[in-house]
Amino acid sequence: MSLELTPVQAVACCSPLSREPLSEEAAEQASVVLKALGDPVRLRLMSLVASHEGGEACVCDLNDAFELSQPTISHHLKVLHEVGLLDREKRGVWVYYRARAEVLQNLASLIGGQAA
Amino acid sequence: MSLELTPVQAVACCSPLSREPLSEEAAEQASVVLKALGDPVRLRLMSLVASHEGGEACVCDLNDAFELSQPTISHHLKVLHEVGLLDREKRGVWVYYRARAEVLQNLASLIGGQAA
DNA sequence: TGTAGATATTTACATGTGTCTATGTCTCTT
DNA sequence: AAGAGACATAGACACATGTAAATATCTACA
Repeated sequence: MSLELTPVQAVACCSPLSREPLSEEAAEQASVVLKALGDPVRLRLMSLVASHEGGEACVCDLNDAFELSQPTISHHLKVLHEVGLLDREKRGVWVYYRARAEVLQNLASLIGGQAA
Repeated sequence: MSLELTPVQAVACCSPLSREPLSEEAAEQASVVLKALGDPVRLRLMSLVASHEGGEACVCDLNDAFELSQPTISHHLKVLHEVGLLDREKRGVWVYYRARAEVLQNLASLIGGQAA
């Protein structure tokens, strides 16, 4: 168990962008999460999972939504998972990804929030 | 005057991520704005400008905040300007960038918003 | 046990990106 | 008009990234 903050933990730590200048460290971490969402395929994947019933979706559902190879979708899901935007759970043969709503909330607060 | 939507206009058009799947077009446009924020230097620049008094800052102030060359800062400001996150105004010898707060708000709503 | 199906990993490659140096443009001042 | 300062642009280069084909791993079931 490392003492390092994961990117998503760091996102939750700060005042909104517009309130005070982001520290170098906070910017470094938050930008990792934003970069993960800064790809059209990953943004749609995130939206597909988050808007799916129960906030989770099977990879089998996701592959069909794109005209991309299965390894490519797998790669994008891995990126979203690694920055903490998606949780991953294997159930039998299938793998389910679940959107971490609180992470999206924290990110939204960082970008547009009024509060401290 | 083109009929194409700029990225920031497109960001304001949609339900939140988690409400319904983002359309391919909406994702394409929103991801451009998110990608612009997905760099630590640009994120800090955006924060510096947005949190500066009056919501605007002179390039001369911004250059000193980084250990990067002046052209590099200029390049990042251009990226933020091109996606519509920063307005640009020349006053005499100086150039002022102004944060577009409503764009940040719309983006925050897209990511974490509860409303339609 | 062996075969089929779902997902991940590896490898490779073309393209994109962040940075710098050098140079250009514009504006004020002398 | 000529020089100086603020900012932008152009060009170059190392490195990151999105994608696909081939392959591996894991699980269920016959």
